Amino acid sequence: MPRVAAIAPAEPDTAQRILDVASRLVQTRGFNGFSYAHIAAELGVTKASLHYHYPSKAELGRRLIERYELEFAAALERIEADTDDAFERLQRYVRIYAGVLGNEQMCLCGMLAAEYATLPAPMQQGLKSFFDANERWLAGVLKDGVRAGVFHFKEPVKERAQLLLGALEGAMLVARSYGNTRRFQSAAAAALADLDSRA
Amino acid sequence: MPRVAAIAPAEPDTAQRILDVASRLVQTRGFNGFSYAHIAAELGVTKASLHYHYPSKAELGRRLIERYELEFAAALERIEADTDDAFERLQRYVRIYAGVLGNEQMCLCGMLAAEYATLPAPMQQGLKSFFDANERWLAGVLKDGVRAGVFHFKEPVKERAQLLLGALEGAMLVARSYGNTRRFQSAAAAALADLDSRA
DNA sequence: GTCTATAGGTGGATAGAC
DNA sequence: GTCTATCCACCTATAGAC
Repeated sequence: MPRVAAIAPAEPDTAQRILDVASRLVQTRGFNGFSYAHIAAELGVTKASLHYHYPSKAELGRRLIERYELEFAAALERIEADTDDAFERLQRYVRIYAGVLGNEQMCLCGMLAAEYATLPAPMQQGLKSFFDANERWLAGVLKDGVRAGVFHFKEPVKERAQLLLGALEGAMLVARSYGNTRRFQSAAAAALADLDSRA
Repeated sequence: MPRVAAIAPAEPDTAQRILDVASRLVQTRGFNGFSYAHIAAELGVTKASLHYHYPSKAELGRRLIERYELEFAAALERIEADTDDAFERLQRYVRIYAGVLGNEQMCLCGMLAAEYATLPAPMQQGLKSFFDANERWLAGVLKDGVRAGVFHFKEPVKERAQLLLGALEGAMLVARSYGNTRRFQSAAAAALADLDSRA
Protein backbone atom coordinates (compact mmCIF):
# COMPACT_ATOMS: atom_id res chain seq x y z
CA MET A 1 0.00 0.00 0.00
CA PRO A 2 1.20 3.49 -0.83
CA ARG A 3 2.37 5.61 2.00
CA VAL A 4 0.47 8.63 0.71
CA ALA A 5 -3.20 8.91 -0.08
CA ALA A 6 -3.71 7.05 -3.31
CA ILE A 7 -6.60 8.17 -5.46
CA ALA A 8 -8.69 10.96 -4.00
CA PRO A 9 -6.48 13.63 -2.47
CA ALA A 10 -6.71 13.27 1.29
CA GLU A 11 -8.29 15.95 3.43
CA PRO A 12 -5.63 18.52 4.08
CA ASP A 13 -4.02 17.80 7.43
CA THR A 14 -4.84 19.79 10.51
CA ALA A 15 -1.81 22.04 10.29
CA GLN A 16 -2.86 23.07 6.79
CA ARG A 17 -6.48 23.64 7.70
CA ILE A 18 -5.41 25.84 10.56
CA LEU A 19 -3.42 27.96 8.13
CA ASP A 20 -6.39 28.07 5.75
CA VAL A 21 -8.77 29.41 8.37
CA ALA A 22 -6.19 31.71 9.94
CA SER A 23 -5.30 33.16 6.56
CA ARG A 24 -8.90 33.94 5.76
CA LEU A 25 -9.38 35.53 9.16
CA VAL A 26 -6.28 37.70 8.81
CA GLN A 27 -7.27 38.72 5.30
CA THR A 28 -10.68 39.86 6.46
CA ARG A 29 -10.17 41.03 10.05
CA GLY A 30 -6.43 41.62 10.39
CA PHE A 31 -3.82 40.02 12.62
CA ASN A 32 -5.04 41.89 15.69
CA GLY A 33 -8.65 41.18 14.81
CA PHE A 34 -8.75 37.42 15.22
CA SER A 35 -7.86 34.93 17.94
CA TYR A 36 -7.09 31.27 18.44
CA ALA A 37 -10.65 30.97 19.71
CA HIS A 38 -11.98 32.03 16.28
CA ILE A 39 -9.97 29.36 14.51
CA ALA A 40 -10.80 26.71 17.10
CA ALA A 41 -14.53 27.35 16.83
CA GLU A 42 -14.46 27.13 13.07
CA LEU A 43 -12.48 23.89 12.98
CA GLY A 44 -14.29 22.30 15.90
CA VAL A 45 -11.13 21.78 17.93
CA THR A 46 -9.80 23.37 21.10
CA LYS A 47 -7.41 26.28 21.39
CA ALA A 48 -4.88 24.01 23.08
CA SER A 49 -4.83 21.84 19.98
CA LEU A 50 -3.88 24.83 17.85
CA HIS A 51 -0.95 25.59 20.12
CA TYR A 52 0.38 22.09 19.46
CA HIS A 53 0.73 22.93 15.76
CA TYR A 54 1.64 26.60 16.14
CA PRO A 55 3.04 27.28 19.64
CA SER A 56 2.60 31.03 19.43
CA LYS A 57 0.56 33.46 17.41
CA ALA A 58 3.80 35.03 16.22
CA GLU A 59 4.89 31.69 14.81
CA LEU A 60 1.51 31.16 13.19
CA GLY A 61 1.76 34.57 11.58
CA ARG A 62 5.24 33.88 10.30
CA ARG A 63 4.10 30.64 8.70
CA LEU A 64 1.11 32.39 7.14
CA ILE A 65 3.37 34.87 5.37
CA GLU A 66 5.80 32.14 4.37
CA ARG A 67 3.09 30.05 2.76
CA TYR A 68 1.46 33.05 1.11
CA GLU A 69 4.73 34.08 -0.48
CA LEU A 70 5.32 30.54 -1.77
CA GLU A 71 1.83 30.33 -3.24
CA PHE A 72 2.32 33.69 -4.89
CA ALA A 73 5.64 32.64 -6.35
CA ALA A 74 4.03 29.51 -7.76
CA ALA A 75 1.25 31.57 -9.32
CA LEU A 76 3.80 33.87 -10.92
CA GLU A 77 5.65 30.90 -12.38
CA ARG A 78 2.42 29.61 -13.87
CA ILE A 79 1.86 32.98 -15.50
CA GLU A 80 5.32 32.91 -17.04
CA ALA A 81 4.70 29.40 -18.31
CA ASP A 82 1.37 30.37 -19.83
CA THR A 83 2.26 33.50 -21.77
CA ASP A 84 5.24 35.46 -23.03
CA ASP A 85 3.34 38.66 -23.58
CA ALA A 86 4.22 41.29 -20.98
CA PHE A 87 0.84 42.97 -21.01
CA GLU A 88 -0.97 39.68 -20.67
CA ARG A 89 1.29 38.72 -17.77
CA LEU A 90 0.30 41.88 -15.95
CA GLN A 91 -3.35 41.22 -16.64
CA ARG A 92 -2.95 37.78 -15.12
CA TYR A 93 -1.16 39.33 -12.17
CA VAL A 94 -4.07 41.70 -11.62
CA ARG A 95 -6.43 38.75 -11.79
CA ILE A 96 -4.73 37.20 -8.76
CA TYR A 97 -5.60 40.29 -6.75
CA ALA A 98 -9.11 40.40 -8.15
CA GLY A 99 -9.66 36.81 -7.06
CA VAL A 100 -8.70 37.62 -3.49
CA LEU A 101 -10.91 40.69 -3.45
CA GLY A 102 -13.79 38.67 -4.91
CA ASN A 103 -13.78 36.66 -1.69
CA GLU A 104 -14.11 39.92 0.23
CA GLN A 105 -10.54 39.57 1.37
CA MET A 106 -7.51 41.82 1.35
CA CYS A 107 -4.04 40.73 0.25
CA LEU A 108 -2.53 39.05 3.30
CA CYS A 109 0.58 41.20 3.20
CA GLY A 110 -1.26 44.40 2.39
CA MET A 111 -3.40 43.78 5.45
CA LEU A 112 -0.39 43.06 7.63
CA ALA A 113 1.37 46.15 6.28
CA ALA A 114 -1.30 48.24 7.98
CA GLU A 115 -0.57 46.55 11.31
CA TYR A 116 3.18 46.61 10.68
CA ALA A 117 4.09 48.50 13.87
CA THR A 118 2.43 45.84 16.05
CA LEU A 119 3.96 42.78 14.38
CA PRO A 120 6.83 40.65 15.71
CA ALA A 121 10.11 41.20 13.84
CA PRO A 122 10.05 37.94 11.84
CA MET A 123 6.67 38.88 10.40
CA GLN A 124 7.91 42.35 9.53
CA GLN A 125 10.82 40.79 7.67
CA GLY A 126 8.49 38.39 5.87
CA LEU A 127 6.36 41.26 4.69
CA LYS A 128 9.25 43.08 3.10
CA SER A 129 10.41 39.85 1.52
CA PHE A 130 6.98 39.46 -0.08
CA PHE A 131 6.87 43.00 -1.39
CA ASP A 132 10.43 42.74 -2.66
CA ALA A 133 9.64 39.56 -4.58
CA ASN A 134 6.57 41.11 -6.17
CA GLU A 135 8.43 44.25 -7.06
CA ARG A 136 11.24 42.24 -8.67
CA TRP A 137 8.79 40.18 -10.69
CA LEU A 138 6.88 43.24 -11.85
CA ALA A 139 10.11 45.01 -12.74
CA GLY A 140 11.13 42.03 -14.86
CA VAL A 141 7.85 42.01 -16.74
CA LEU A 142 7.97 45.75 -17.23
CA LYS A 143 11.51 45.56 -18.53
CA ASP A 144 10.50 42.89 -21.04
CA GLY A 145 7.57 45.00 -22.13
CA VAL A 146 9.69 48.06 -22.65
CA ARG A 147 12.18 46.08 -24.70
CA ALA A 148 9.37 44.65 -26.80
CA GLY A 149 8.03 48.14 -27.35
CA VAL A 150 4.64 47.52 -25.75
CA PHE A 151 5.34 49.62 -22.65
CA HIS A 152 6.55 53.15 -22.37
CA PHE A 153 7.12 55.30 -19.30
CA LYS A 154 9.70 57.80 -18.14
CA GLU A 155 10.83 56.77 -14.67
CA PRO A 156 13.07 53.76 -13.92
CA VAL A 157 11.47 50.34 -14.17
CA LYS A 158 11.88 49.78 -10.44
CA GLU A 159 9.91 52.90 -9.59
CA ARG A 160 7.11 51.97 -11.96
CA ALA A 161 6.98 48.52 -10.38
CA GLN A 162 6.62 50.10 -6.95
CA LEU A 163 3.88 52.40 -8.19
CA LEU A 164 2.03 49.47 -9.70
CA LEU A 165 2.30 47.30 -6.59
CA GLY A 166 1.15 50.11 -4.33
CA ALA A 167 -1.68 51.08 -6.65
CA LEU A 168 -3.05 47.54 -6.69
CA GLU A 169 -2.77 47.14 -2.92
CA GLY A 170 -4.42 50.50 -2.38
CA ALA A 171 -7.17 49.87 -4.91
CA MET A 172 -7.94 46.60 -3.11
CA LEU A 173 -7.93 48.29 0.25
CA VAL A 174 -10.43 50.95 -0.74
CA ALA A 175 -12.61 48.81 -3.00
CA ARG A 176 -13.12 46.25 -0.25
CA SER A 177 -14.68 48.92 1.96
CA TYR A 178 -17.29 49.42 -0.73
CA GLY A 179 -17.72 45.70 -1.36
CA ASN A 180 -17.17 46.66 -4.97
CA THR A 181 -14.84 44.52 -7.05
CA ARG A 182 -15.50 46.53 -10.20
CA ARG A 183 -14.03 49.56 -8.52
CA PHE A 184 -10.79 47.63 -8.26
CA GLN A 185 -11.05 46.33 -11.80
CA SER A 186 -11.38 49.73 -13.39
CA ALA A 187 -8.53 51.18 -11.36
CA ALA A 188 -6.29 48.26 -12.26
CA ALA A 189 -7.23 48.54 -15.93
CA ALA A 190 -6.38 52.24 -15.93
CA ALA A 191 -3.06 51.58 -14.19
CA LEU A 192 -2.14 49.06 -16.87
CA ALA A 193 -3.33 51.35 -19.63
CA ASP A 194 -0.89 53.98 -18.37
CA LEU A 195 1.92 51.64 -19.41
CA ASP A 196 0.77 51.36 -22.96
CA SER A 197 3.12 53.01 -25.41
CA ARG A 198 0.33 53.54 -27.94
CA ALA A 199 -1.23 56.10 -25.57
CA MET B 1 -12.14 89.32 30.91
CA PRO B 2 -12.56 87.30 27.76
CA ARG B 3 -14.33 84.02 28.08
CA VAL B 4 -11.72 82.28 25.96
CA ALA B 5 -7.97 82.14 26.44
CA ALA B 6 -6.67 85.54 25.50
CA ILE B 7 -3.12 85.70 24.24
CA ALA B 8 -1.29 82.39 24.19
CA PRO B 9 -3.56 79.69 22.80
CA ALA B 10 -4.69 77.61 25.76
CA GLU B 11 -3.65 73.99 26.09
CA PRO B 12 -6.07 71.96 24.08
CA ASP B 13 -8.74 70.58 26.37
CA THR B 14 -8.75 66.98 27.51
CA ALA B 15 -11.27 65.79 24.96
CA GLN B 16 -9.05 67.11 22.18
CA ARG B 17 -5.86 65.66 23.60
CA ILE B 18 -7.53 62.29 23.86
CA LEU B 19 -8.36 62.48 20.18
CA ASP B 20 -4.81 63.55 19.38
CA VAL B 21 -3.25 60.57 21.13
CA ALA B 22 -5.89 58.13 19.93
CA SER B 23 -5.48 59.30 16.35
CA ARG B 24 -1.74 58.80 16.45
CA LEU B 25 -2.20 55.34 17.96
CA VAL B 26 -4.73 54.30 15.33
CA GLN B 27 -2.57 55.65 12.53
CA THR B 28 0.41 53.63 13.72
CA ARG B 29 -1.08 50.52 15.33
CA GLY B 30 -4.61 50.29 13.97
CA PHE B 31 -7.98 50.42 15.72
CA ASN B 32 -7.60 46.88 17.06
CA GLY B 33 -4.00 47.52 18.06
CA PHE B 34 -4.49 50.11 20.78
CA SER B 35 -6.51 50.37 23.99
CA TYR B 36 -7.83 52.92 26.45
CA ALA B 37 -4.91 51.88 28.66
CA HIS B 38 -2.46 53.11 26.02
CA ILE B 39 -4.09 56.52 25.84
CA ALA B 40 -4.44 56.78 29.59
CA ALA B 41 -0.77 55.99 30.19
CA GLU B 42 0.34 58.59 27.69
CA LEU B 43 -1.88 61.34 29.06
CA GLY B 44 -1.31 60.45 32.69
CA VAL B 45 -4.98 59.91 33.43
CA THR B 46 -7.08 56.84 34.22
CA LYS B 47 -9.10 54.76 31.80
CA ALA B 48 -12.27 55.74 33.65
CA SER B 49 -11.57 59.36 32.84
CA LEU B 50 -11.42 58.58 29.13
CA HIS B 51 -14.79 56.88 29.29
CA TYR B 52 -16.24 60.11 30.65
CA HIS B 53 -15.32 61.87 27.41
CA TYR B 54 -15.86 58.97 25.04
CA PRO B 55 -18.18 56.38 26.60
CA SER B 56 -17.27 53.61 24.18
CA LYS B 57 -14.41 52.83 21.86
CA ALA B 58 -16.90 52.80 19.00
CA GLU B 59 -17.87 56.38 19.82
CA LEU B 60 -14.23 57.41 20.09
CA GLY B 61 -13.56 55.88 16.69
CA ARG B 62 -16.49 57.65 15.13
CA ARG B 63 -15.29 60.99 16.45
CA LEU B 64 -11.78 60.30 15.18
CA ILE B 65 -13.04 59.83 11.65
CA GLU B 66 -15.33 62.82 11.92
CA ARG B 67 -12.51 65.11 12.99
CA TYR B 68 -10.10 63.69 10.44
CA GLU B 69 -12.55 64.33 7.63
CA LEU B 70 -13.11 67.90 8.78
CA GLU B 71 -9.39 68.59 9.01
CA PHE B 72 -8.91 67.14 5.57
CA ALA B 73 -11.68 69.27 4.14
CA ALA B 74 -10.09 72.36 5.66
CA ALA B 75 -6.73 71.45 4.15
CA LEU B 76 -8.34 71.04 0.74
CA GLU B 77 -9.97 74.44 1.03
CA ARG B 78 -6.60 75.98 1.84
CA ILE B 79 -5.15 74.39 -1.28
CA GLU B 80 -7.91 75.84 -3.41
CA ALA B 81 -7.35 79.24 -1.86
CA ASP B 82 -3.59 79.09 -2.49
CA THR B 83 -3.44 78.04 -6.13
CA ASP B 84 -5.60 77.73 -9.21
CA ASP B 85 -3.25 75.39 -11.02
CA ALA B 86 -4.60 71.85 -11.19
CA PHE B 87 -1.22 70.17 -11.19
CA GLU B 88 -0.03 72.24 -8.26
CA ARG B 89 -3.20 71.42 -6.37
CA LEU B 90 -2.46 67.73 -6.77
CA GLN B 91 1.11 68.22 -5.65
CA ARG B 92 -0.17 69.92 -2.53
CA TYR B 93 -2.63 67.07 -2.02
CA VAL B 94 0.22 64.59 -2.22
CA ARG B 95 2.15 66.65 0.30
CA ILE B 96 -0.61 66.09 2.86
CA TYR B 97 -0.07 62.35 2.59
CA ALA B 98 3.69 62.75 2.66
CA GLY B 99 3.43 64.72 5.88
CA VAL B 100 1.47 61.94 7.56
CA LEU B 101 3.91 59.31 6.35
CA GLY B 102 6.83 61.43 7.52
CA ASN B 103 5.55 60.90 11.05
CA GLU B 104 5.64 57.16 10.42
CA GLN B 105 1.88 57.14 10.31
CA MET B 106 -0.70 55.80 7.89
CA CYS B 107 -3.73 57.75 6.69
CA LEU B 108 -6.35 57.25 9.42
CA CYS B 109 -8.97 56.06 6.98
CA GLY B 110 -6.59 53.92 4.95
CA MET B 111 -5.65 52.19 8.17
CA LEU B 112 -9.26 51.70 9.20
CA ALA B 113 -10.11 50.43 5.72
CA ALA B 114 -7.88 47.43 6.42
CA GLU B 115 -9.84 46.67 9.59
CA TYR B 116 -13.15 47.48 7.92
CA ALA B 117 -14.81 44.13 8.66
CA THR B 118 -14.27 44.55 12.40
CA LEU B 119 -15.55 48.12 12.69
CA PRO B 120 -18.92 49.25 14.06
CA ALA B 121 -21.34 50.41 11.36
CA PRO B 122 -21.04 54.15 12.06
CA MET B 123 -17.29 53.97 11.56
CA GLN B 124 -17.75 52.02 8.32
CA GLN B 125 -20.07 54.76 7.09
CA GLY B 126 -17.59 57.45 8.10
CA LEU B 127 -14.86 55.76 6.12
CA LYS B 128 -16.87 55.75 2.94
CA SER B 129 -17.82 59.35 3.50
CA PHE B 130 -14.13 60.26 3.75
CA PHE B 131 -13.19 58.38 0.61
CA ASP B 132 -16.16 59.82 -1.27
CA ALA B 133 -15.19 63.36 -0.33
CA ASN B 134 -11.60 62.83 -1.44
CA GLU B 135 -12.69 61.25 -4.67
CA ARG B 136 -15.04 64.14 -5.42
CA TRP B 137 -12.34 66.70 -4.73
CA LEU B 138 -9.81 64.88 -6.88
CA ALA B 139 -12.34 64.48 -9.66
CA GLY B 140 -12.98 68.22 -9.58
CA VAL B 141 -9.30 69.06 -9.83
CA LEU B 142 -8.80 66.52 -12.61
CA LYS B 143 -11.73 67.94 -14.53
CA ASP B 144 -10.30 71.44 -14.26
CA GLY B 145 -6.93 70.16 -15.42
CA VAL B 146 -8.40 68.42 -18.42
CA ARG B 147 -10.31 71.53 -19.38
CA ALA B 148 -7.15 73.63 -19.02
CA GLY B 149 -5.30 71.17 -21.21
CA VAL B 150 -2.72 70.20 -18.60
CA PHE B 151 -4.13 66.72 -18.02
CA HIS B 152 -4.90 63.99 -20.46
CA PHE B 153 -6.18 60.46 -19.86
CA LYS B 154 -8.65 58.14 -21.47
CA GLU B 155 -10.96 56.86 -18.75
CA PRO B 156 -13.68 58.92 -17.04
CA VAL B 157 -12.51 61.51 -14.51
CA LYS B 158 -14.17 59.61 -11.69
CA GLU B 159 -12.22 56.45 -12.43
CA ARG B 160 -8.93 58.32 -12.59
CA ALA B 161 -9.74 59.94 -9.25
CA GLN B 162 -10.32 56.50 -7.75
CA LEU B 163 -7.06 55.21 -9.19
CA LEU B 164 -5.18 58.18 -7.79
CA LEU B 165 -6.71 57.89 -4.33
CA GLY B 166 -6.01 54.16 -4.16
CA ALA B 167 -2.48 54.56 -5.49
CA LEU B 168 -1.62 57.12 -2.84
CA GLU B 169 -3.12 55.05 -0.03
CA GLY B 170 -1.36 51.95 -1.25
CA ALA B 171 1.95 53.70 -1.74
CA MET B 172 1.71 54.95 1.85
CA LEU B 173 0.83 51.52 3.12
CA VAL B 174 3.82 49.82 1.54
CA ALA B 175 6.33 52.64 2.01
CA ARG B 176 5.63 52.77 5.73
CA SER B 177 6.69 49.13 6.07
CA TYR B 178 10.08 50.16 4.73
CA GLY B 179 10.23 53.33 6.78
CA ASN B 180 10.99 54.98 3.47
CA THR B 181 9.21 58.20 2.63
CA ARG B 182 11.09 58.63 -0.64
CA ARG B 183 9.55 55.43 -1.86
CA PHE B 184 6.17 57.12 -1.50
CA GLN B 185 7.40 60.33 -3.06
CA SER B 186 8.63 58.72 -6.25
CA ALA B 187 5.45 56.66 -6.66
CA ALA B 188 3.30 59.74 -6.14
CA ALA B 189 5.41 61.74 -8.58
CA ALA B 190 5.05 59.03 -11.22
CA ALA B 191 1.29 58.84 -10.65
CA LEU B 192 0.98 62.57 -11.21
CA ALA B 193 3.29 62.44 -14.23
CA ASP B 194 0.88 59.93 -15.81
CA LEU B 195 -1.70 62.71 -15.95
CA ASP B 196 0.51 65.05 -17.87
CA SER B 197 -0.73 65.63 -21.38
CA ARG B 198 2.78 66.50 -22.58
CA ALA B 199 3.79 62.87 -22.03
C1' DG C 1 -2.66 14.90 18.52
C1' DT C 2 -6.39 16.30 21.05
C1' DC C 3 -8.55 17.02 25.24
C1' DT C 4 -9.77 19.52 30.14
C1' DA C 5 -8.46 22.80 33.12
C1' DT C 6 -6.32 26.76 34.34
C1' DA C 7 -2.98 30.37 34.76
C1' DG C 8 -1.92 35.25 34.21
C1' DG C 9 -2.79 39.16 31.68
C1' DT C 10 -5.40 42.70 29.26
C1' DG C 11 -9.62 44.19 26.96
C1' DG C 12 -13.76 47.64 27.33
C1' DA C 13 -16.83 49.31 30.54
C1' DT C 14 -19.38 50.82 35.07
C1' DA C 15 -20.39 52.40 40.06
C1' DG C 16 -19.73 55.61 43.21
C1' DA C 17 -16.57 58.69 46.07
C1' DC C 18 -14.41 63.17 45.77
C1' DG D 1 -13.96 65.80 35.56
C1' DT D 2 -11.07 62.67 37.64
C1' DC D 3 -10.29 59.22 40.78
C1' DT D 4 -10.39 54.07 43.04
C1' DA D 5 -12.18 49.84 42.72
C1' DT D 6 -14.20 46.36 40.37
C1' DC D 7 -16.64 43.37 36.81
C1' DC D 8 -16.58 40.10 33.35
C1' DA D 9 -15.30 38.76 28.88
C1' DC D 10 -11.59 37.54 26.21
C1' DC D 11 -6.74 36.93 25.20
C1' DT D 12 -2.32 33.94 24.62
C1' DA D 13 -0.22 30.23 26.53
C1' DT D 14 0.90 26.00 29.47
C1' DA D 15 0.41 21.56 32.25
C1' DG D 16 -0.88 17.18 32.21
C1' DA D 17 -4.35 13.36 31.30
C1' DC D 18 -5.86 10.40 27.59
